[in-house]
Amino acid sequence: MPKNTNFKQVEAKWQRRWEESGIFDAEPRGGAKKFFLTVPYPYTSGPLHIGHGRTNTVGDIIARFKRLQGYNVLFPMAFHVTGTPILAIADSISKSEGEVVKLYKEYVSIYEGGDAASAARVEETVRSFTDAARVAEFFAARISEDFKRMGYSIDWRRKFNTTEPIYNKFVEWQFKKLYDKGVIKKGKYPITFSAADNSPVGEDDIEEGDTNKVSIVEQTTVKFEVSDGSGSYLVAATLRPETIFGVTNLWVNPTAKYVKVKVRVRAGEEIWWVSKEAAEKLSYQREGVAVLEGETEEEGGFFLGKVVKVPVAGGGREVPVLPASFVDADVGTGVVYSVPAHAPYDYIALEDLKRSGVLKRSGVLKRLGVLDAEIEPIKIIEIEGYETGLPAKEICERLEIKSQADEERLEEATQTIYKDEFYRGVLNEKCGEFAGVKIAEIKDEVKEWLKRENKGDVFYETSRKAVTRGGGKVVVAVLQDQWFIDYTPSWWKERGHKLVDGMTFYPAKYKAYMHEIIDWLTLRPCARKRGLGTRFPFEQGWVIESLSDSTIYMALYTVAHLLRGLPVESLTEDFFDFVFLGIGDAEALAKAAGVETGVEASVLKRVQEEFKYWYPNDLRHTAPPHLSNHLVFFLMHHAAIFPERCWPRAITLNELMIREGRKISKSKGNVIPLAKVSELYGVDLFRLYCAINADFASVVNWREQDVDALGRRFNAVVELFEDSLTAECATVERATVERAKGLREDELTHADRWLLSRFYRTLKETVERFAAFRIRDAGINLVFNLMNDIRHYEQRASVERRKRLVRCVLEEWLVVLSPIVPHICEEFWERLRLQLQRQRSHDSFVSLQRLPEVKERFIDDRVEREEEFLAALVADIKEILRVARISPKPRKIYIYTAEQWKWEIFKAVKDLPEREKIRKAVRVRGRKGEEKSTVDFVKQLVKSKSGLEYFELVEAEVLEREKEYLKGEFGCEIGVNEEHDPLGKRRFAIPLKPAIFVEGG
RNA sequence: GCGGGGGUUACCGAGAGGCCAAAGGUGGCAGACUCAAGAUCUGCUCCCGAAGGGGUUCGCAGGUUCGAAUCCUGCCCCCCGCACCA
Repeated sequence: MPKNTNFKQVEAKWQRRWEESGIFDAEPRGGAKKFFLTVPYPYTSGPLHIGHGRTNTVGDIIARFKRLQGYNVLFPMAFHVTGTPILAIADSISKSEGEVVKLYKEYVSIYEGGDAASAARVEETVRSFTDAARVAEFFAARISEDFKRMGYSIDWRRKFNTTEPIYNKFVEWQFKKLYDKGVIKKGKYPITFSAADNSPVGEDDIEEGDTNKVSIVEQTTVKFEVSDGSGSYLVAATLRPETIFGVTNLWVNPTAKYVKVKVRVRAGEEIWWVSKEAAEKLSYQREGVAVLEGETEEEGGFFLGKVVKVPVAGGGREVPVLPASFVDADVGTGVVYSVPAHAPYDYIALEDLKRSGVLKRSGVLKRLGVLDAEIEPIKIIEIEGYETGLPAKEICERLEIKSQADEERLEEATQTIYKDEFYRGVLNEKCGEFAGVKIAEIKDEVKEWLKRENKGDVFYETSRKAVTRGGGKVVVAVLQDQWFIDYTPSWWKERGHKLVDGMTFYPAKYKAYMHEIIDWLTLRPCARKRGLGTRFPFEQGWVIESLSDSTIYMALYTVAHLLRGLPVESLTEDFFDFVFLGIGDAEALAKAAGVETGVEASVLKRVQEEFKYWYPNDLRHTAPPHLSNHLVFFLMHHAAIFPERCWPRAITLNELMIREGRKISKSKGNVIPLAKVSELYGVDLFRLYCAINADFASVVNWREQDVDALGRRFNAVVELFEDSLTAECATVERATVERAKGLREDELTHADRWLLSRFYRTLKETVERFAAFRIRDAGINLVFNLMNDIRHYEQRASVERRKRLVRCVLEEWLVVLSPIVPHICEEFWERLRLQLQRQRSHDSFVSLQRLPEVKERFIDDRVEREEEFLAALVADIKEILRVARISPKPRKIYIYTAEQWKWEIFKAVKDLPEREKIRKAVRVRGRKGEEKSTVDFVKQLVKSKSGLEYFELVEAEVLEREKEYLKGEFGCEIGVNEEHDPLGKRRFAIPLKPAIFVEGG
């Protein structure tokens, strides 16, 4: 910890001052360029952690930098409440579900902990969470505190949440616009559903739904007519409809229960046999499904020995129904068709049967007229790599699978064969019109054909067995009248592409990616039956879904604080049309609205003006996972609703944050709440780490070790600042910026000039990098590189001189550094101001400064080259001392600079290819008898790395000037170009690389 | 499988034809300071070297080039999306 700076106090002090002074409250300003930056609002279901901190911090850094560039910056924030998760939390807490209650007690304790009464307060708060609105309210309030504590320069006056009336009105307006464009549509849609709750379920409702996602899998059902004259069908479900041509039998589980259901199909009604479980699922997926009561429930054994018709190839082929233990009545229809040539399960089950002799004894084969023969697999897919015959057989042998009880390896075999056959397999001649086509290309066609021929249908299954947190079974239901947004119209896609073309993406690769996403977009459900949010305006009972309601809300920021003063009833479609699209006339609108609400035309104009001032959204900053959902909707909805001048200008994306090399997640137990950052690390250090540890395209790895190391660096910077403010330093020179610079230029030593040159060069680069969003490079420059230069300078000059010189550039340094570590910069800015108040008055906030002018005249190549020359020389001497083991101290060091003729040759050959150098050199020197030394020199020159780059320098002069420094550095006498040269080293000197002779002690 | 990103000297991580034995950081070693520890500073940290040099390195194997960590070809491996599955 630096001597005179308490980070926590500094943070609190400046956060208070920023808030009191309202300097980040953005108002339209005539003349000023505006910059409107947004970062997606946080979801208020719980506390944010440091991972969320990265994106928001980077957003703030950009906002602050843009202010320094002179923009009038609007950086607003709001809170996302819409959707089911918060509702699910409230439900769980209402039901006193232990885990959820415990988790939320933990969450609340982050904020409410710390004293004796806290337990009771936490208890009470969590109890209030039975009301979803309280959950959102509580966390919205805490998150905004967190953000303030992170030093974010947000205009909080414009905050809102996504369930409040102004937002509802706004979203309603958006949907009306989309509806008018004809893209809001209705259709069928499968969802995960809980029968027990008679309600759709999302990730948050499902047990372990967050860690082990449940998705919806589309299976194909195939109907096999039972050959008993009943006209009923055994209905098998499959993920591989293309294998229908290779069916040899059906499988049922002999111990499972099967029922007859009446099913309405296109042609009328049919009787299906499926497992009891499947019958229930079907009832959620189709209309007109009825289980036939009474006599129809049978165990699987009922079917054994029966024969069914395969519905392809004319429908004539008959196959037996056989028992298999691997069939799960609760997966699919509980009936599986068997393709032993290509499905490892089927192959092994058949082998099991053959081995046990059941098959022969059952007599079923006899009935089929295949006396004594066994059932033979039918191979229908040709694939390289499975040469010996049957793929299923081959892989079972390869994996040494012996029976259907070996489920683990059977799974593996199934996976492998699926992938191989899907991508490389080709249907063979047994597959009729589909023969000769790759599975990957034909699968869907077979599926469609089965449906078309009324031989097959669709059945949805969950990707794994799942239950809700309440214990209810999760099944797939098909909503018959789901509302969608249809992104397929070509006018829309074209506008979307055009919008993207006109934008900047950083990293740039995401631009092409976004074009692709737009092409892929099709239908997107946009309303749900439950959850918090805006009522769907076109049908009762639906709520607008949470990604669909947060697409163009940036527009609302521009006017949210103004809308608050208006009656909600006045926020009509006409109102928003006027404000956002400039449709209509303020007076007329005021008159129409004014009758009931009294909103004056001048107010309407003011609202419209503010929108027009701030829009478009100049930059949206977020993380890549948003690209294929939120961001594409953000862009497409702008493309649909707004005129081109209101289209977003840029998107920047930073990767996520991990901790100690691992993903940050609740289940890993490695979450650090954002609220703890100040206490554990300090906010400025956190911000610096976010800025410096990785560029946008890379993951930030939060490693304690690295954080500590950076903390030490940061402390060193702060101490450096402190040092330069000490009284001595100030009195020595009265080192005001003006006068120090005016250390009259003739007073500046070479080292002084060097440091100033380094500083201004760095400053210039830093600003360029900042402007290109290369925040990491900018930060590294400002902290690491400058500190290294200063350390070097200190050794060249002195600590005292360093303090004075740093003092000269401190002000400018603070300004450019302030976007990253604003608190400490404000603090030193103020200390400077207090120190200098008699000579100069500063503005009170570094946050409100402009980027310093780069003093080009201090950027001096010559000075830097001289210093490099010197540093290389010092390094060479050290190397010699080390290798020659001259210690402790040499008696004297002799330095010999290159003779003039060498410089002449150097200059003459510098740009020539190596082959020509020698010839040219000999010609330039032009003296007989000197050829050998000339050639030796050129050879040396070619070998020497430092000599390669030509730069004119009067070496002896520099050395004379720096003699004292060299003496100090090596603690001995230094001789420059003296006669004494016992080992004849002089002749090895080349330009910029003097020869050296060290006389040992 | 498709798309994207990678594999660099103990670790993290820059570098994208010559100025590269390769920034910076971490860790390690030695020294300075200190009663001591910590912090800080200095030096070293691929191998050899009693003179600033030489040798071998940037996933593997080839190639282009006067010259390759950097460009090309093939291969192996890892990560992330998506798809496909279960």
